[in-house]
Amino acid sequence: MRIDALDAALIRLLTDTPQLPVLECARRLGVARGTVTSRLARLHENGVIEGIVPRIDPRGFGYALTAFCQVEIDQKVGHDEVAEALASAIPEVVDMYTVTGASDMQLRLVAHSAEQLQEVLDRIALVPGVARTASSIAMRTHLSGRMLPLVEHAARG
Amino acid sequence: MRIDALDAALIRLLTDTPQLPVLECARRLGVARGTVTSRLARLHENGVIEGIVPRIDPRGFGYALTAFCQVEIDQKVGHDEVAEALASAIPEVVDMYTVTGASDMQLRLVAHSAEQLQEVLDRIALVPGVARTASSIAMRTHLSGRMLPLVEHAARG
DNA sequence: GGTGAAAGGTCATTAAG
DNA sequence: CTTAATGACCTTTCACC
Repeated sequence: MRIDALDAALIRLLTDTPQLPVLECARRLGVARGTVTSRLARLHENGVIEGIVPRIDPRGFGYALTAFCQVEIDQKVGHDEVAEALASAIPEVVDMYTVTGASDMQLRLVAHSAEQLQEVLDRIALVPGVARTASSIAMRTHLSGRMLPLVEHAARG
Repeated sequence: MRIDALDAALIRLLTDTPQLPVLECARRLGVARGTVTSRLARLHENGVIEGIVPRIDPRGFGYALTAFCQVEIDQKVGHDEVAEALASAIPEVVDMYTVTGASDMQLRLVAHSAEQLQEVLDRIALVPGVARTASSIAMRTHLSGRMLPLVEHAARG
């Protein structure tokens, strides 16, 4: 769908001020309540807003470390099969993609510490179909799921 | 902070049924309303729940492609400087980490198409301090920001 | 438990494409 | 003429004290 400046402003407002009442959104944006309601409905219908969900920070309960892991898959095993096995066996996997290039899958992991990360990587290596892994540790998180500039860029373009 | 089964159940409930009223949460969990309120306050204070925010899906407004980009930085330029420049110049960058290993930074990008991705990569290459990039395209997204199994694992362990 | 407030629904009117 | 926004009504429901 096409997005305009009002949609972008609404998304920014709800991102900056979570759970802001619809009525208050309408006041701050200088539009009627029904407008905000219908815009939100449209954004939901078109899948722009997947849902209003609690944003969980794993650091809040001890998972201070983020790491990336490139996985090579045994060619004889299906990707989906391995993906399914990894997803169910390793709760520390928060992102998982099948990618082009040297490796077959790209994971993002969290762990308590470097030592516990090693233990997680060991568990990954044991999953049937996983041939090889290469990993790197995130020293610093500059951006994580930053969407607002993109939304505003799309609203302009 | 330490998380128990009730916290995990509450987070799962709010994830499955966003914006569920506190009273209804209490009823479904079989606890008093005050318990839910205080648990939520604790989870917020300790940064476990950053906020109840709209989850934006860039595919909803035309960004169908996800890609990863490993960036090598010119050693003479500071990481933070390059990070700042990338963040402000390229709205298509949704994640950005400084990482250990062969490359210096790990990005996640979105784009409309393969051709537009190339254009984004060109813009990244032009950012001062960026020495080299290597990229791969996500063929499939298996998991994206999956937190619940981790929360429940933390509640048990 | 009571109260103030907001959500959600509907509708007629108005504006703009 | 069609789509969208507006402001006003209403009732139910929740959050807070």
